[in-house]
Amino acid sequence: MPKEVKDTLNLPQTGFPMKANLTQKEPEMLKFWEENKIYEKLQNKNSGSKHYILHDGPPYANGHIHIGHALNKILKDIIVKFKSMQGFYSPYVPGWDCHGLPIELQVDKNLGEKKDRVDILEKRKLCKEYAEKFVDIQREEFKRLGVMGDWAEPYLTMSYGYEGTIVREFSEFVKKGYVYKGKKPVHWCPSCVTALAEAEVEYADKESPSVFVKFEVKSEAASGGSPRRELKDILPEIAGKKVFFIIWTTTPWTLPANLALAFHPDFIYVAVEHRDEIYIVAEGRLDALKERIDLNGKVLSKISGKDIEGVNAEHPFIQRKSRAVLGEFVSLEEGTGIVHIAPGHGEDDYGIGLKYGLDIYAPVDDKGKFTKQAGELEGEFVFKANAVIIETLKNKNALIKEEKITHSYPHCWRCKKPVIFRATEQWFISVEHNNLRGKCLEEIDRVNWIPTWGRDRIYNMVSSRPDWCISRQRAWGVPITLIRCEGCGEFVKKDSVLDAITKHIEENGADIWFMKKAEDFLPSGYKCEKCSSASFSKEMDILDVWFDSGVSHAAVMKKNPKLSWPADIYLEGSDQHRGWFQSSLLASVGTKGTSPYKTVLTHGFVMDGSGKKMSKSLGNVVAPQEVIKANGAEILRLWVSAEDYRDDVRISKEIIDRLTEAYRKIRNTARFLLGNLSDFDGKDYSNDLLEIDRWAMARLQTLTAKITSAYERFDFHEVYHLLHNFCVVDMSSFYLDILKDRLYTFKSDSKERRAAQWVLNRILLTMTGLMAPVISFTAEEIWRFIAGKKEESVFLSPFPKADEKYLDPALEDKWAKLIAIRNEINKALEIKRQNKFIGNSLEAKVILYLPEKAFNLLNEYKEFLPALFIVSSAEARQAAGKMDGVYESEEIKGMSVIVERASGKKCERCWNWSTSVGTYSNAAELCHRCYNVIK
RNA sequence: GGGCCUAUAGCUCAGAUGGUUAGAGCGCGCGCCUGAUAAGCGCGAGGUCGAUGGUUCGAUUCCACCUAGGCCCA
Repeated sequence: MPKEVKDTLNLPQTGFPMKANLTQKEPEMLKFWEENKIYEKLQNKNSGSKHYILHDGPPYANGHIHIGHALNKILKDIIVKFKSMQGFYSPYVPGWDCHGLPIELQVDKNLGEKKDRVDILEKRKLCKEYAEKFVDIQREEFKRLGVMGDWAEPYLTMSYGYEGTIVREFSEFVKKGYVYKGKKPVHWCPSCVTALAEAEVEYADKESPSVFVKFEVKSEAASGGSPRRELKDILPEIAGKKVFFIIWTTTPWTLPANLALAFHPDFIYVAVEHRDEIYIVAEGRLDALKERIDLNGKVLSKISGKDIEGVNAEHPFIQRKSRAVLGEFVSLEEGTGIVHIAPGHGEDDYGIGLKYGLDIYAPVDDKGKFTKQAGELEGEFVFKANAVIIETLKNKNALIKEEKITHSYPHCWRCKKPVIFRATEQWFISVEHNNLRGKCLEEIDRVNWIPTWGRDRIYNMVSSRPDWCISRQRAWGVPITLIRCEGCGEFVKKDSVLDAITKHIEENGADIWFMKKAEDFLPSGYKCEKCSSASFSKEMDILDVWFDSGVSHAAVMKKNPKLSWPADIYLEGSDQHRGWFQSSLLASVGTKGTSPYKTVLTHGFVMDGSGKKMSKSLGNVVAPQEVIKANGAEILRLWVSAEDYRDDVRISKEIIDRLTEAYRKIRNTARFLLGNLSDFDGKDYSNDLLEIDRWAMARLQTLTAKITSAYERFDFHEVYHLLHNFCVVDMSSFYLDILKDRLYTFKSDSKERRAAQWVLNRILLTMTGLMAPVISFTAEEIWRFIAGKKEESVFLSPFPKADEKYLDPALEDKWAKLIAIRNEINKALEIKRQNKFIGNSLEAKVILYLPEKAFNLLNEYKEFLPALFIVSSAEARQAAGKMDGVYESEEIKGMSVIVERASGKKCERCWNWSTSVGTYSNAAELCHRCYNVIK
């Protein structure tokens, strides 16, 4: 008999599997989206609507994607899907950054010894193939994450059209007068033989010599020079003695290029006796130097830094004067408070060189060897020359102390070798010309920065950044398409010539620059307008890749007819405040006057479980491919939404395990809903709702409103928490648990059961839509099981809207009180359960003693109380003073609970205990209620 | 060294214009159920709110400094 009784119940039925099996299912879902062109249909559907353009920052086409790429692309995908479901026209055109040193070096590595013999066009071809290979690899990896977009038509910075735009934008800068060629010390890698962008330099510890060097202060009269400032005039105490300025440096090899000594204008300098000589150092360094260089002599006199300006010293081993100059950058952190200045070998040095009109002197060639100008040192590699120079200093009695020091020093990002600062001929975009810097700063204040501190970060950077060095002495990139007159050295900057070159590149790609002669880019018979020479040469430097990606706003947003300008949002890691956000801003403001983006959202970096950065050496790297293999891309997507990306985010096995649990809960909640809707007829039962059903509907609307707002604020971790809490708290442990009795035991087509199903259906549809931007695979999988849905994909359905008809804060408040009472009953029941007095709560009958307010509230629900508390019988009474042996609530003052065994017998069908069980001769095991259902 | 940022239970996150025992979910522990079952339900234990000073009647919340961590720069 029991079996037959069970057959009369309406138990959940669904083919929707409990086990997600994501690793296997996800590829099937991807195939479904691709074959059925869901992304394309979504675009068509929204084609007439308001645009919401997220412009993709191009990842570098080298290597497999790492976890940071996954974070970035999934965040973008969540936004694009949310906006699209909301009805915005929001196409996503992904792109790749294809030119640049890393690829070229990889190709060089593959070429081995042949690298220097191979033709530039051949090398460029190999670079192109290399980039194409990784574009394909990364494209598949990005698609595997469930990211929707124009994957068939991405933008590549190496496509002809894009290269053409780079040249056109560069020409714009030339025409507007921003571009100049100058000598300037730049980071230079002697090993890679190239200038490096700031972004291409890494800091690492290096051991360097640390030397204190004497520069003798000599009287000018002896050399017969013009009347100059004489130290002995200022400091009469030192007359007749040998006086030295003392400097400290960790780069002795820059001493041959020394042209000056810098003093801080506000520091006090002291003349100290040292044996029979006098040393001059900053007063603030005296204590440290006493120990360091044994400077213990008597302080003879003091002088302000600004009074030393103009005094000349003698270079320790070259026949040359070294001038005393002033610099605010001089610090008392280390050294002597006097800084050796080589304008060709340092940034501050360069600045001061310009100010004092010093030569930007750098007698070092592109391989890091001294040139003829350096005399005896010619041919010596700079770092090796350190030893030679130290020896020379010793011989000249100019060396005070020599030590080794390990300090943070710039290294080449590719070859990892130490780099040098070296003045070279480079191309620059001036940030002062046309007030570019000022305009950028103004634009920064018009942009919405998320988080808000992004504004301060980029503002400070732009405020202090130097001119943009845009040239590179390399092969794999877009050439600086300028033509130089061999006669006078002037560059041809005529608009018509620049435009013709742009056209050439647009049609044939940048390779054409390397195939043809300079004259081929000029009108036939062209002669230099200045000197009438007919002999020309091409500039052979290429452009910084940051210029490539910086003009994506023009190459993609302006040119792709699907897109529009400016972008609504740029979204990248916070390192891009210096990188792409800045190069894009400069590139756009320089030529168009305004920012290319309205909003810039940044995320942090992915750290390991303890917040440390990932590195191969630490062995704490988490690869997205492995998470996908073990848990599925869906878990990665859930992870992205669960973490607060404003700060750095963490990933670890525990985090993934927790999320997998959370995922199961969400999935099972959906499964339960589906199971109980298998026989739903789809009709409207909204007029038959019980109050608890209206409560559930109210909660659902609140959830919808909160989640929508969270998406709009880009607070995706709130989406995750809200959704999960709704499943756990409101649904699983409360509403659905209570509903089981109605769903299972009531007549299948009863109004009460249908009303519940109607609500469940609404919950399922809404939840599925709400989760879709984040857990897309699962949302789509659920969607397939939903009966009577209209759209073939959840992404073609509109994003859920809160139905105001069901919003009911008063009802929610009222039920919050009921739930609080229910929680107290659970505590009382638990005590009895632990005592083995009851097992299942249906074995219990509860009698509640309540304070007046609570009593009045419960009195409204007399008939519903057993269902609400999931007990067989419940009765509320007015509190009647203190009683012994009953549960007294701590949370609700004056509430106590008596738990008794339910009277009667257990109904074999609904499991409730009732005195009516056994009263039916033809169905002795049933209660009154069940008897009436199945009679 | 400079700019910007972060630090609340094992994990992911809330929170307070400064004011009673700092919240949620997960995990964990102990049970119940076996009609969501590689599920479901209940109860419970976990936090000197990174450290130290200061302002205040009162600070985890404001300020300073420090420590740890991150991005960018030198």
